Amino acid sequence: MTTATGSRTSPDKHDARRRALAESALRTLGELGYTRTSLREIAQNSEFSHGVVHYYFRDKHELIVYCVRYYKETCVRRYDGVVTTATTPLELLDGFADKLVETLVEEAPMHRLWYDLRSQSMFEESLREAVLHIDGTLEDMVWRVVSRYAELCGTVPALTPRVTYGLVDGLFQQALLGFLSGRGGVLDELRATVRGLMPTLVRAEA
Amino acid sequence: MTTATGSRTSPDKHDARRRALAESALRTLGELGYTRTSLREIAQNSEFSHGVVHYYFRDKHELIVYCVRYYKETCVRRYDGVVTTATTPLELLDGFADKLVETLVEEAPMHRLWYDLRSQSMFEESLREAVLHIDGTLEDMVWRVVSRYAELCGTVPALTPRVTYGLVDGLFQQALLGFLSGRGGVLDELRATVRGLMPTLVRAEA
DNA sequence: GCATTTTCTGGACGACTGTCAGGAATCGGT
DNA sequence: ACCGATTCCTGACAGTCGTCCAGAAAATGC
Repeated sequence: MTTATGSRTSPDKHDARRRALAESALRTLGELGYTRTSLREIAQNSEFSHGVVHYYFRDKHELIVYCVRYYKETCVRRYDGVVTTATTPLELLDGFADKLVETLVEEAPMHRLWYDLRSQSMFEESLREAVLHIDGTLEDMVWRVVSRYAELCGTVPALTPRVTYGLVDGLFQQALLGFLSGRGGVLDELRATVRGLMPTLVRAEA
Repeated sequence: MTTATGSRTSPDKHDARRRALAESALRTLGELGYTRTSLREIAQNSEFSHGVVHYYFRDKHELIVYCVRYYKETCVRRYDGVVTTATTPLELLDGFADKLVETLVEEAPMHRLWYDLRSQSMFEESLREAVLHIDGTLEDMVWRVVSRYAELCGTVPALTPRVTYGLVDGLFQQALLGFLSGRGGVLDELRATVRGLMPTLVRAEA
């Protein structure tokens, strides 16, 4: 108790445990959603017991916020590669649209979980801070893409970051619901729409 | 039992009761959201007992879908007045933007309930049919506005109904979250954004 | 008035929830 | 090898949920 850390095991171990738990929990959450997921269900789909969840996280609330934060942390870097490597507007456009469609398909459960959480935050004020923060990082993510696209076009974005994000997010959410509903052609439609929309998000070239 | 109707009381009475129950339930649902609202809570905030809810609705699922359907039925006619009375593009533009902001403020609980339900439908397939149908009516609603606006401009819409709705809905949802979070300036921003966006939703005049 | 149907009440049931006290396992220091 | 402290986990608790139901109350037709 006299050591600086105050504990025998390193805090790294503790954090690693939290991350492992979060990763397992994310699978269940993505499958069942915010409310239908119980701590027991999370524990059952993992190697841990349901009590240990409460040992590492104060309550269900903290666990879920941690999970989504953890996921989105890597999520917002998804387009950084395309942004830095693209040398022409079209290249960036295709890369962005493709990756958008790709993540929609491959990580659909994660995305619907995010929208679920954001909807819940409209009712539960305790969720709002985390949601608004994540929303901000997503806004930045989109902004990096659009402003780089504008740069490659030799112009500047036409709208504010907020509005730009709002538009793209609306389309993405719509496509996600369509995809989950098994509606055909949704993916190509999203790709085409984004490609068509992007030029209108930047100022007309001089 | 030999009559054509098969019952003594008219089915109108039955439907009227369902509507009354739905209206009461909507208040609670708008306040607490889909999952945190229990049938007991709904009953408590009404003049009925919690058993009568199950008498008029098979289960919670049917009640909530009925409620949101019932609300959206009147919701989708909100802009019809503006659409028919406006004689200039600007008039329609202002009328639409104003009404959009008005309903966001005055019926915020209803709107967040709708987004809640739509998010839930990404997980529960049983909700999907109702959600997709409502989404379609909202798409039509937006389309009526935009195509009339195009007409007044002497042109035609530039995008598909789906995409047009996706864009507007994304902005609205973003503004709703901002409004509920107490972020200032959200209303004026929405109004200004819609006014600026609308011209880009129709083809440039010849 | 009675008989029948509709409407409503409020309690009971089983399943499930988040939570946590207290025991088991593990570990570092000696 | 042993002990006390720390870490981890199990079982049980109190509460809530949707649902169902037996029967009271009210409405209706004759």
